[in-house]
Amino acid sequence: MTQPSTTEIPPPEGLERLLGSPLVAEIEFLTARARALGSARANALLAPLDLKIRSYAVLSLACSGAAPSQRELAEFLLLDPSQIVALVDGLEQRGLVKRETDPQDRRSKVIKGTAKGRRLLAQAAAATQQAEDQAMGNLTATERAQLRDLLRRIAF
Amino acid sequence: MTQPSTTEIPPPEGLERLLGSPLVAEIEFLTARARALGSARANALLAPLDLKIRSYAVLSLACSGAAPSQRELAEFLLLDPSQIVALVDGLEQRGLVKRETDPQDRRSKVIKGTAKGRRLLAQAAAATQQAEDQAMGNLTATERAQLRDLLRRIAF
DNA sequence: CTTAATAGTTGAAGATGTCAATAGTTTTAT
DNA sequence: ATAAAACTATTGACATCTTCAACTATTAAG
Repeated sequence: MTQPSTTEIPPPEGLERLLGSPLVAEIEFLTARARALGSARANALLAPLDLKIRSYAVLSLACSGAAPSQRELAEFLLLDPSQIVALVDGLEQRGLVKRETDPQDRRSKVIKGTAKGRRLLAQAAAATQQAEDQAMGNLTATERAQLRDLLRRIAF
Repeated sequence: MTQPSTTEIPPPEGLERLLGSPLVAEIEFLTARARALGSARANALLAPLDLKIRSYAVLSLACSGAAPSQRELAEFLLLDPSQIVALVDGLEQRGLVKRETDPQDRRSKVIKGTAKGRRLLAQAAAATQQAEDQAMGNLTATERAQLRDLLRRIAF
């Protein structure tokens, strides 16, 4: 019982043979695998709150005080505007966020978290924090900071 | 013309407001965004060769000399076995890989790259290398190595 | 030798991704 | 001022990806 392992993801056993493949040296492959593992974990931990990483991301940005428009959410999350519609619809129906037409530009709608949304976000953030701890369990604090910085520089 | 930018992905402008959000500090979000940008770039560069990152990964492992079975490919690439079937079907029909029933265990089929497959892989690897250079353009050689190592440690 | 487990395959159902078209609004050009 | 062009959110269609439950052939366990 070395790991609490709320979410079980089988580590590759007997695949050491493949670890030497040139593919494993490619950033593209490594980010894809890290993301697959990470999102599976995070989704599992968010499931009890009826959230997925997507809806969590929207909720988080909505509650951040930045008051993003849907267009901005789409650009920032690299999603199609139509997907943002669906995500905001879901959150709004649950009373977690609200749409406000921007008085400056009545075409765009600004998304803001409600009090209920902020309460749920607090729990959700704890869940993703836990997922992150699981993911980076092998890394020291400085290594985590390094990884964060390097990722930030290739993610924007 | 600071970037050749074969693939155009709009950088977030005017979204500095969102960069301060707590979400941006989360590894989960950063890997998701890095992976979205990276796979879009890689897919665009692989498109002329009629490959996607998925089929490229299978081709690469098939040509690596490791002679993986389909089950091993599924586990290593974190894909459902049925998806491996489809991927190998596509590559096999193009004469890029072949299935060989393992004499040790006639249930499992070992995937090996053909000469034609290895030729295409050479071009494909150049393409993903180019994608990687685009992705990590801002990083020094040591930073790239650091990122690779850190990713490897959270990706397995 | 019977039973249970495994590898590959097929097909279905749901989720995601991509794209075109539309209505309402703002910006630009005339 | 008016007309044309551009932009935001929305809807709906369609392809792709994901997930899962069967099924066959083969191997392993009891």
